[in-house]
Amino acid sequence: MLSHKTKYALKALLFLAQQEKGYITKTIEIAEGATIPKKFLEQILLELKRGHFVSSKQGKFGGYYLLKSKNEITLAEIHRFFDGAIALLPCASLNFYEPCSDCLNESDCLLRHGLVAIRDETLKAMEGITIASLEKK
Amino acid sequence: MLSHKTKYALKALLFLAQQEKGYITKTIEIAEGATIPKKFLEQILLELKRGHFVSSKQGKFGGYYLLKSKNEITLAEIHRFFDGAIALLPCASLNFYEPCSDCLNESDCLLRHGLVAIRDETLKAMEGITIASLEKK
DNA sequence: TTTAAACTCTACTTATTTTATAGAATTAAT
DNA sequence: ATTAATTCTATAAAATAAGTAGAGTTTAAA
Repeated sequence: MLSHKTKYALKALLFLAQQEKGYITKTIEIAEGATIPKKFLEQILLELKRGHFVSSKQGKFGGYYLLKSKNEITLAEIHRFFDGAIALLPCASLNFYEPCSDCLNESDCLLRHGLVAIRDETLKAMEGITIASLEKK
Repeated sequence: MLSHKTKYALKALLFLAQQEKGYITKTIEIAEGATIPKKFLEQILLELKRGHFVSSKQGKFGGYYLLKSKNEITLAEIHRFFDGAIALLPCASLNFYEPCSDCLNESDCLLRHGLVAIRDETLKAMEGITIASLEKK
């Protein structure tokens, strides 16, 4: 499951994607337009900025705008950025690999192989979903 | 990600599946054989029993054994039993559907459609993984 | 140069969930 | 009776998630 944070991030990115090109959107507009708690959204937008998904203009009349193209922001990417691994266990993860402490010998683990297969399927599907593809209903 | 509980449940089911047909396995054997904290495993086995995945024999020389065929226990089923929805949000779930409180009008939600597509893919993959298929490496 | 309106940052709080652990009760075989 | 196992209820400790508070900084414009 996605955390609320990830859901809010996706909604915020979608909201930004729907604004006129060049328009700078205030946090409060996103919060109200997408029904996201404003103070929580502030944190999320800062993280999205640090992740180079969006950029901002500070000061009066400041706000946020998409930095990456909406065709290039995938669900897989946002999931990993906020919620981490897409795989069902860390030992089956590409980007967040960690051995299980209860696994005596990973090559003997019967679970891992199946989970790697699931990860491959899920990842392929999640890489196919972009902010732009979501926007097109 | 799977919770430890779900991971342990899968390991326990795999362990039971690997025993001789008719053999009754003690909790301590599973705990030691699959590296699972024994008291935690006790709870998990009770839940698996209530879910009719395993059955037990009480008293001296008691223990657990598979009730359902290992070909019929899927990853999807165990995931749902312990961790709940397979979908990334409750609004995209078949078995654990709930509307989002921050969603004013679900039919207008741009996120949901994409997440339903992901769920379909993931579910199909997870229904293809059984205890028996895991056992065959 | 002051003021207003926005982003930025750090810390904190609160609630929930997860991951166990403890110990008494029950059951069944010897 | 005794032993060895499951069963049940309660509790605890730790981690994570979700959200809030408030001060600081930046920018535009009056």
